[in-house]
Amino acid sequence: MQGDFDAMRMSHLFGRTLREAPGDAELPSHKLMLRAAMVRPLGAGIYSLLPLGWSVVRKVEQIIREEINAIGGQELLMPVVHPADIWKESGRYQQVGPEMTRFVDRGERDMVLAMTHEEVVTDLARQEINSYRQLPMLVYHIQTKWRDEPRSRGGLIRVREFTMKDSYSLDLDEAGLDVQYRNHWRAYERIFRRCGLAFVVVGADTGMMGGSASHEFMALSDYGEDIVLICPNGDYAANQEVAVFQRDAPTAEELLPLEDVATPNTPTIQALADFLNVPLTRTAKAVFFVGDSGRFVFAVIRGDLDVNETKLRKAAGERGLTPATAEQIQAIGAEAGYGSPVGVHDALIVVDESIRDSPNLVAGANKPGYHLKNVNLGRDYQADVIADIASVTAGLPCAECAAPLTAARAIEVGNIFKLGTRYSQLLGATYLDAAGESHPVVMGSYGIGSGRVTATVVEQHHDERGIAWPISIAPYHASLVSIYTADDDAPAQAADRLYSALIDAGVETLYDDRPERAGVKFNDADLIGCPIRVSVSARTLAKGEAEIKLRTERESRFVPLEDAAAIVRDIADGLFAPLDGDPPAA
RNA sequence: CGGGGUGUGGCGCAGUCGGUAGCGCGCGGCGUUUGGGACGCUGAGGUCGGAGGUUCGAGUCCUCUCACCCCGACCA
Repeated sequence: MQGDFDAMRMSHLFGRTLREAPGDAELPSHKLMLRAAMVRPLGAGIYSLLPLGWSVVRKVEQIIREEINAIGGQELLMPVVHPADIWKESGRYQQVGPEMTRFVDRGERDMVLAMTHEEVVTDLARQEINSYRQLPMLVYHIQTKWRDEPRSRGGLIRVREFTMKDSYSLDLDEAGLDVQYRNHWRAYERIFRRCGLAFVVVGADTGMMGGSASHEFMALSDYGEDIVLICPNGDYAANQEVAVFQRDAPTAEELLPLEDVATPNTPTIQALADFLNVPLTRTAKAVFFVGDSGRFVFAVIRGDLDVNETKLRKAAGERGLTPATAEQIQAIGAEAGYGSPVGVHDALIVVDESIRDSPNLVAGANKPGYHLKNVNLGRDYQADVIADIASVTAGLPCAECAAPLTAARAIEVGNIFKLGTRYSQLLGATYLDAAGESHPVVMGSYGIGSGRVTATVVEQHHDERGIAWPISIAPYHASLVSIYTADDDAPAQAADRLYSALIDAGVETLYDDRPERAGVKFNDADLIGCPIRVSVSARTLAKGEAEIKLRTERESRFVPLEDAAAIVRDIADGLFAPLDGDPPAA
């Protein structure tokens, strides 16, 4: 059985548990997986999976496989090293920044390390798909990706080399894509439920992938990098990057004449409101950026709201935004702290909807210590773009039901994208319809990071003693602990027999047969986190018993030694039952 | 890329005013122990991240550099 994932003697296990976590680990999942001998770092954001960790990840991947197969997915495997040509064809070779690693091979050909596989799957599609008769199709693989993140952080949650299940749907039309999109949505819900993850599904930004729709599967966690806004009535959930809220009704008011007002020492909107004793909603805030194109982007929003850079970037048509410097601000005729769009030049004026609907606001006068009263869009300045550029925060009203939204940190464990025809058009992946006309294949792409799922499960399932795996992805169903001394190895022999019985009963068992003291073995069992612990000692043996304890429970029970394997099997089955992927009963 | 921090034995750390490197855990041997990380004796293990410099002498001071961590920017 040595080397088998179904059973393992700890005396032979590669990897040692650590009493203390390395000092540079911060997240619970990172510390615990290091201490439990599941992962080891090789470099920043680069990890080896040790046998215990690999066992878990394999189970996560197997669950993914089963559920994607169940919606018609066909597994294949695409390369990690790509010729740059296909990335040039899609345009991403130019678009994507240094997070994509580029190199040249010995023949001086441009190559890249795969960040994702849209280009390759589209290349395959243009070779293999010719006719409408061949569609729809769904292919996927579980493959290494490399993304040279400017900063890998959060231990195992955000790494540079990682493994992802990515599937790609190929359809005749949008209707077909809708079907595959919904299929993935359901499959993902089943996958994460089977892994024991608590999650929410939110609307998301389409980012560098392009495409028309995207949802993210977010596992709630204090260590999440994303913020999700959730309606308490379940009417709405979205990533903060794209979240919207119910806007106030437009204010109907006579336009008053523009008026200069001295407002010394009011560089912040709050100071201004306090000084003039007006609510924040009657002020206009100016935020200054310079786009990647070099254009000055002048954002205007009502004083009670904040600018969402993701939305602003899209509204301005810029790939990136950098906060403007004081010199750049003065160059367009504005003044930091006292800025308004009135009278500025050489800037793209992007105005939030809140401004359009709010007359007679207080705004900067573009000179230090002065503001303007009764500033009005259209009369006093023109907007180049009017858009929703507001950042949604907790407490703002739900767009659907007006209930105050709540905000929570979350880890993105999966996402689904409607790509449409962006890649198929650029790479020429087309099919002929029944009338003999050519159309681009309509595509979707769907990702799950298996390692990130694993670490996220640890974030949600641990205590001060260690990990408490859901049985569906635990490295082993049971830890068998023998407690014996050199003088009396009868418990060890009994445990040996129980080990065999457990294996025969189909219980995946991690057998701690080491000649360690009870405390060491119990602590390691708690740390590694198999859901069931079975102990055999002189004490239990005297009564012909074994002790059974669940990782998540405090009390243990004693059962006849000869029945122990069957009982553990039953307990294991019982632990699997709620992890069957179906929605919990209401 | 900006800001901050840390690099000393496998892990966690100490090292004062510059004076020839130490503690705990872990590891090997022997003995005593044996149900929640035992105890005694003994032993192995470190060019103090790297390079240069100052100095009679550098873990310690200076310069450069590398790695890693945190915050931000960035990011399917």
